[in-house]
Formats: sequence, C-alpha cells, structure tokens
Amino acid sequence: MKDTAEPEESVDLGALTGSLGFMLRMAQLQVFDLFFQRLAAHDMKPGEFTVLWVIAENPGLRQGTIARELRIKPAHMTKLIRRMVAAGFVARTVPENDRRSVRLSLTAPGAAFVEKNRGAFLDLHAAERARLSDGETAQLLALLGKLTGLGSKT
Amino acid sequence: MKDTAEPEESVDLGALTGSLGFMLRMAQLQVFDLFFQRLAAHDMKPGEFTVLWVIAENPGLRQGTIARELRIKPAHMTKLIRRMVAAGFVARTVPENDRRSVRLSLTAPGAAFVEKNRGAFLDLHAAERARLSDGETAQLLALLGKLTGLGSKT
DNA sequence: TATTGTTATACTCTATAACTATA
DNA sequence: TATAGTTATAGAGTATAACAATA
Repeated sequence: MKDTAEPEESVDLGALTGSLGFMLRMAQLQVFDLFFQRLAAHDMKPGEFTVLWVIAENPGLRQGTIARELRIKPAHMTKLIRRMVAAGFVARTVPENDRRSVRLSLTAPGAAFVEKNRGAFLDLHAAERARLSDGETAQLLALLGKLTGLGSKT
Repeated sequence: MKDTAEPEESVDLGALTGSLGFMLRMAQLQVFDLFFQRLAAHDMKPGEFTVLWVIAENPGLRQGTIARELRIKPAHMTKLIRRMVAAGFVARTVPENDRRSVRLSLTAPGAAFVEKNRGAFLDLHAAERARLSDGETAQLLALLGKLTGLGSKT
C-alpha cells in the first residue's frame, strides 16, 4: 500500500505530442501490442508475418527485393528467411538465369498459415479497441499512406 | 550494368497497406531517418532526447514514472539515464521521504542542449519533406493523439 | 568490377528474472 | 510484503564490413 499520498504523478508531455516521430512511435507500440496478443501464440513476429504476406502476394520475388521494400537489412533478412524455411513456411529457389539470387515462395503450410491469420494481421478490430472510429481509421491509413508513399490505392 | 532486362521488380503490398501496424512501422522508419540526420551528430538517439525533453517539462519526476509514460522498460531506463548522467545532462536526486526512488532533473548543459535542439526534434519540416501539407500533418497528429490517448490538447 | 546473398561482429533495444534497499 | 531501482542474461533488430559466388 502506498504511504505518501502522491496520487500517481502525472507527466506533462508538452509539445512532444506535436512530434510526428514521437507520436508514431507511441502509436506503433500500442498497435503492436494487439498484434502480439494474437500472433505470439504462433511464435510469429510482425516482421516475419509481413514477409510471409509479401511472398504470398508476390511469389517468386527475390529475397533482396523484398528486404529493400520492407526496409529490412540484408543480414537480418538472411536470418529471418532461415527461420521461415526452418518452420517449413518458405521455399528458396535459385534460378538458372542468375544463380546469385534467391527467389522465395510459400510452401503449402506457409500459404495455409497466412490465410488463417490474415484477419488477425490486418488488425481489423484494432482500431475499435483503440479509440478510433472506422472513418478515422481509414483517414489515418490514408495519411500514413501519403506520408510513406505506399498508399497507392488513393 | 544489368544484364537481364528486368526493370527493377515491383512489389505488390496488397492489403498490407490496410494494416495499421505495418503502416505505422513504415511511417516511423521514414520519420526517424530525418531525426537521425539531425541529431546523430550529437550522439543522441530519439529515446534519449525524448527523456531529456520530458525531464525538462517535468523536473523532479521519478525515473520510473517517466519510464512508464514513455513505455521504456526499467532495465533499459537505468542504462539510458546513466548515459545521460555521464554526458552531464541529467542530475539524479534521492529524496529524503522515499529513499528508494530517484528524481531526475536537467543540469544547465542539459537544459541548454534541449533548448538548442528543440526545433530539430519537433520535426518542424519533416512533414513538408515527407509529402504532407501542414493541414494533413495536423490531422495526422490529431488522429495519432486520439489513437494513443496522448493528444490531450484536443 | 559490380551485384546477390552470406557470415561475422558489435551495439541497441527488449524481455525476464533475481537482487538491494527501502517502505 | 510490496515497491523503486539495479544488475545480469539472453534474444531480436540494426549497422557495418568482409567475403564467396556469380554476373
């Protein structure tokens, strides 16, 4: 029990809430919590599932191309892919026309896993739980898409 | 020079751009790049500067309170604060009424450093460089504030 | 020579638990 | 017993550079 009567000291973040970097960081931490609640049971981390997803959408893409698009460093990508291969989710193919490269595709279990967890990954209900309406969520996604140049859908 | 005529393979992210977690992650990476360009020269990382900022706004706050608010783990906070003390930016005080706790404040050099880099940290021009107008930036910040529950200003 | 991916090293951040000193 | 902070350890992510195989 508490002795001093200090009612849980409050913190004034001041102009910090006007920092895009800080606010994005805090938002990411919050949303990632939801992700972990859902996929941690499968021993799957956000970055790993994202890679599986992109391979599912783009079978046969080179490992380096995916790493560049997702801003994963090559050294890290190597280890990540090795884990996914060990898990039986990803198959590596060295094409004949360029035997330096590695092309990636999902195995049947990998494809099944992505399909099964597709909904969880998209955070369909994250926004509700996280104080935003559907409209606000759409707006937020649109702004993030414009910021990153990734929201090609308009 | 390239041999095969593949015009830089393109990646289809598909529904991934509808994932709040993924989009927040990519946006954060992009905005953090700007931060590093500006403060890396000072050997200062985002988390460290954020802590200095919060101490500046709330001198005398307990170390653990700040850690909880910024979602920094206690173990990490200990090391971070030690670096800031070593840099001469932060002073630690153990109050008489509860000698388990540690209260933090900025030294004069610490306060001067925060003041000097205040503008850079707030990413004043980050939004422009990053494809958003002022209005869109304000809107994005407001939505992130609502999502995280931190945007108390309304 | 340049490129693709791998290996190796080191450092930061995170997660966890055990520990101390106070309360 | 509970709390504040520390220490120790391990793992993931990142940065960097050196390397092998191929182009």
